[in-house]
Amino acid sequence: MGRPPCCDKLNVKRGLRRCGKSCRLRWTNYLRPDLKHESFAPQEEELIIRLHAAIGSRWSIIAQQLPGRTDNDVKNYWNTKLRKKLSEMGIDPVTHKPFSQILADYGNIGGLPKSGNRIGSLNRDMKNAFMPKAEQHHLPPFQFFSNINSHLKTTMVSPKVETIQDNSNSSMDLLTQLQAIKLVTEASNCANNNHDAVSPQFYNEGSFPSSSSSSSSSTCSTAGQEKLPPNFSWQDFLLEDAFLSTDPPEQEQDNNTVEFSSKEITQGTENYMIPQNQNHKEIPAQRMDIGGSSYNEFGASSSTNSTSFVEAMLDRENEMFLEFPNLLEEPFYN
DNA sequence: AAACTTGCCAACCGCTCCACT
DNA sequence: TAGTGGAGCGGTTGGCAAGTT
Repeated sequence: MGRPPCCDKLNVKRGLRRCGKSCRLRWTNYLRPDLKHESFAPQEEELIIRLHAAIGSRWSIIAQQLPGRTDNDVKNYWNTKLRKKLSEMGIDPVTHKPFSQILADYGNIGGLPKSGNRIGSLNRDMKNAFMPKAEQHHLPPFQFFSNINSHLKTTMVSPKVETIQDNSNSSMDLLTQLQAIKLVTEASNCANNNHDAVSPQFYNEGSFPSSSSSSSSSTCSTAGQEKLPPNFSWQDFLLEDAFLSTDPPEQEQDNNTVEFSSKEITQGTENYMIPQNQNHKEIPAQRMDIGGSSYNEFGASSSTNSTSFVEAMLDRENEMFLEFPNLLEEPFYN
């Protein structure tokens, strides 16, 4: 199956058509006698989800907890089954957060979006989570989008960002990972005894819906938010950097822009969205306080100085959407 | 029945790490 | 200390089979 051997021209024995690396991979991933070839058991499935939530896409580490499974097995199973499964449950498989919360965070970060990219740049999993509802297929794009925003308004939570607690958490060191594995494995054992499908505390302190039938529901975490700085919004320090500074954008990119490596996020740091700039750590607490703020149609806070600008943009956007509803089609209607 | 789509999964790619010289 | 090669890793590809139109 798969591609022809990568090295059928160089350094391969005639007839085998495999280089040493190919042979090793085939042995470790397929031929090894201790490998299981049957489908994944529910317990294995559950453990994969838990470990992925804890340490991200460290497939080799995850596979070590599953005797007879290879990292390739686990990775494939995740990509083909589990990711979709989580998406259908309204959970972002990357962050293990409810999509509603992701959208809320995204709105706060982006506040400034280009229309076509606002949702379009969200991953396809999120699209899947929203689209399966048959009735949504028949909604005009703008109405459908408005429904999402209405949903956001009703489920709006403070973005769950442990972000600025400590920059030293920017990546989990090995010890932390091992501790996470141990924790998760122990928890898995407990859960197996209880026969609970998934215990919520391992989905970012409660972000996992308690019911498997919920989709992008209002069961966003509340427990996890208790660990947050109160009423913090990404927009508060992103917008000030992005719009209030007089520095050229290039310098912003270099010095202040908060960026997140996808690798950092997936490698066990999904709970720790880390600003790269140490200076963010020094932002006074009161700057983050947006208590009592209201949210506009797109979830942007209207309590900061920068929001008038944002609102103007969003108002203009709304006009554009009404005028050119097709602008929203691409992200959701392939 | 043919064309097309989708799901599965073995295998490839490119990168990093590490032991060895 | 620098260079080299093998091992290991995560992400991605593409052939095949089954399902759908």
